[in-house]
Amino acid sequence: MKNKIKRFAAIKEIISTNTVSCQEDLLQLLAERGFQLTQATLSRDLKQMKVAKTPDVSGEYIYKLPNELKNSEEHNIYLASSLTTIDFSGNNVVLHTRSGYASSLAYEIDERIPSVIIGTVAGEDTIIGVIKEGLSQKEVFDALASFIPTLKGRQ
Amino acid sequence: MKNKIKRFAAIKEIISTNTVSCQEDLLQLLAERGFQLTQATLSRDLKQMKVAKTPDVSGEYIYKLPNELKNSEEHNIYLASSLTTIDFSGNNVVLHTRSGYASSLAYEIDERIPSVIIGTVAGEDTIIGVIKEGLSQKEVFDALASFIPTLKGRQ
DNA sequence: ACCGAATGTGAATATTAATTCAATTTTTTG
DNA sequence: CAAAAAATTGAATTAATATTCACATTCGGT
Repeated sequence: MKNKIKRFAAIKEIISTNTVSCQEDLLQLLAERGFQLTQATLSRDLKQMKVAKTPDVSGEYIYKLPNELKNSEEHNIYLASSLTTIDFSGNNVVLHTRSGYASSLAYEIDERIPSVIIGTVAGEDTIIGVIKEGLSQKEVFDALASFIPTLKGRQ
Repeated sequence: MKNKIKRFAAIKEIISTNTVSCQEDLLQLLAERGFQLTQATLSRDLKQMKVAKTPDVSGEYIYKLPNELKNSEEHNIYLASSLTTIDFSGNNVVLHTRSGYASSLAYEIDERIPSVIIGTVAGEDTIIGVIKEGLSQKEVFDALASFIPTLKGRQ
């Protein structure tokens, strides 16, 4: 459903920019943005999105996005410009970047989608990534595309 | 109290090696190891330790340690051997390492204690870290010592 | 367009987790 | 060492969150 997608985006936006400590509060913030749903649905949404409830530095509980959903525009632009090719072979993915950019892109991959690509090694302009057992190449591609805009639509 | 310290260690050990999905289960595992406590106390322990409850890849809920409490023996040995000096100045900490090791140690610091050292820059053998406002040098030292064995006892 | 399967949802409920309150122990300080 | 302050804890409670069940909607494949 279309609404669910938008709602996920809204949840992501809200908890990455606000301090939310319980689902009731989040429900309220969603309502302000025009999303009407119950706590039951929200609980399910958060589970699907793998949002964690964690004690904060401040001592209170807050909801946190998993690394895979974290995002930052500037970074995306940077990453987008550094990637040149992507290929799959068996449970490996091979990425090529502009010279010198491999390790920083590898770093981002390690940070963002550790449950999809379980490890990487980076040279100067090449990254070899090992794909988690059982995942399809498409799933990996999509996970990468989630934070590398130039990949969107491609493949 | 002595028991609490040991209990924290036990909790850390249990949830880093087991899949625990609720406090009752964890209580049970603690009981097996000789720790007798109630759910109320456990809830407080987890809050203090900043243990997050997060949806797992598998779809179930699991408790996860914050990065600052994660650990790995091999890594520790590696880190221990790479660090040579540590000094403080105002809200900065300066670490020296064997040549070439600065960025990997800086990476670990960024990963493990982001709420203590809010940022680092690393050269070839030097790391400059910026300490979070309000923290004492001792607190920072202890946070570093928590994953760099050679620091334990020192200072 | 129709059917069956899969997905999405709310109301109610069950489960899980956090906190209050009171009592106790430990630590600090004069 | 005594008194005060701080920390620790359990029982009971409240609060928060997950799930069950029933129904509705959407999707995929004829």
